[in-house]
Amino acid sequence: MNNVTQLSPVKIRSHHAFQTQHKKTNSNDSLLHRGDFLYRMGDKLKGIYVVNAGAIKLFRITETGDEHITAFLMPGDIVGLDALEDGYSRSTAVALDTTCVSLTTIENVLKGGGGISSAELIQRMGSTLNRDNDLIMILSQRTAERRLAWFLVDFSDRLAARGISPAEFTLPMSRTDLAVFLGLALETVCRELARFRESGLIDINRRRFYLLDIEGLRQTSSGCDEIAPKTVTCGVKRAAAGGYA
Amino acid sequence: MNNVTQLSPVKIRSHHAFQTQHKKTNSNDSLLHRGDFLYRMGDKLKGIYVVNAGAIKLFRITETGDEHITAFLMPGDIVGLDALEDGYSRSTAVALDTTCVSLTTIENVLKGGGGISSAELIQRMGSTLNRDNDLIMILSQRTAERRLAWFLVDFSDRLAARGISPAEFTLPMSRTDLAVFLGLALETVCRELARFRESGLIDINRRRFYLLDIEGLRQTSSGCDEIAPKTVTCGVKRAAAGGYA
DNA sequence: CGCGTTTTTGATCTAACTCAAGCTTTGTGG
DNA sequence: CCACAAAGCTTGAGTTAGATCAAAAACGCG
Repeated sequence: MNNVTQLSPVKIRSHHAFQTQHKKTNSNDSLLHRGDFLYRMGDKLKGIYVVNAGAIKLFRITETGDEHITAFLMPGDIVGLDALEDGYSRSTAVALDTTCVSLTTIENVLKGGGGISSAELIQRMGSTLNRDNDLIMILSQRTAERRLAWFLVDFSDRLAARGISPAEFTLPMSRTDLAVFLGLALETVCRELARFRESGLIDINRRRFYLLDIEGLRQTSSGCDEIAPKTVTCGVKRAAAGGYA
Repeated sequence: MNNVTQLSPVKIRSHHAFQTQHKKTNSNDSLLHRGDFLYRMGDKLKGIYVVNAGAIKLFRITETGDEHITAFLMPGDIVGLDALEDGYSRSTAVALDTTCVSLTTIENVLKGGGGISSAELIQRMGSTLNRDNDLIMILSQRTAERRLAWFLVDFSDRLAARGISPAEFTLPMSRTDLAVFLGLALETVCRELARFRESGLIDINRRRFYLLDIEGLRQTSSGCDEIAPKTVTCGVKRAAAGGYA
């Protein structure tokens, strides 16, 4: 296939024309279809985008050629934060669905009067950092069960925050995407979902999900699942800075 | 031991008085000793801090009582970003060493004239987000070898960026901290370090590290290690948004 | 209606975890 | 100053969760 160091043309679904460009509805808004790129690793971004509708997948390609997904964004989320360090994006943003985004340039943010103020951007970035830290915590303890439960609960919470039914939804991404995002094998995702279904926590039909017991999922995701914690070690384990200089 | 939901008093090393408070050298600067907290989960922060000297460990306690370290900060780094969402910190910051920090309030950031401008803060946060994404990528592929190599190379690079010898340094944190940060078992960290030493990549004496072959470590961390990639799959594996709505 | 993609399920293998024990360094008190 | 305690580090043996390999079933599309 393509070589590793190559950033650009990545094979894309046959029935969609390959395009980084996208339809402009007005100066600041863009409409993307499934598979369209909003921007790619290395692109110089014009500013930050707010997702108005649809869904965006953010990912990077590693030196070994593996894709890794860093976030799934939904309406209200901001895209393009990864370019704020130096103007050049570190990741690729692709639409998972028909998606509408609107642009605000950094100049407008700093100047004020644009769509987003400095204070607001700082707050939103703080929120993104906190979410990333949540993800880091989930990824660093390696049980598939907790990762998946966390994902479902998190997705559900985000829907709820947007006034959308949190117990019944259609995921915009494939099982493979889910696996990549959670750092699991595709098969593990399927198996674990099957187990959730067997335990009556959820019901699934392809990408349609029904969360039957959100609290149960939340318990599972926090690890305070079931009865009696396996090893009584439910206390703070270590806290101070140990060691010597 | 202590209960989970309890935020506060966590046992601390015997010979240091327990204190969240810290010596004030002037209105904006604080001096902390090893084990002192700069702030804790849930505290309302007065602003953001720049580390002038020393080292800070940032961590959270999960519902299950496990500590998880989200970052190690060194001079020049900003602490307190986790409170920018709503003013309350999501994590605990503790000094690993004698550490000096200086405070800039958010009001001063937004108003300008303080130590840090809005534009600068936004850029620094962008940089932090990118670093977090690097960590996310490392954590989601579960080989201990790569995680550890990445850590060493990253630490070395950060030292180099500060004009400090990148090939010879003393880590401020324990093996346990390293393990927690990288999502590995303590024993795995030791073993993997031993393997690095045997391969001649590094030399170690307690917390004193000598990177003998930084490029080798970088290779290991990127996974493009050794000769011929195991499965020829060095191309872009998947790229487009798959599936159906 | 057949083909390609996605999802599911099964069997085996392995990297990392857990438990366990010994060793080293640092700090404490007689 | 030396012995002892405590914390940190290292190494060994056995177990296990999840990866990998393999194949089949479900669904969508032309």
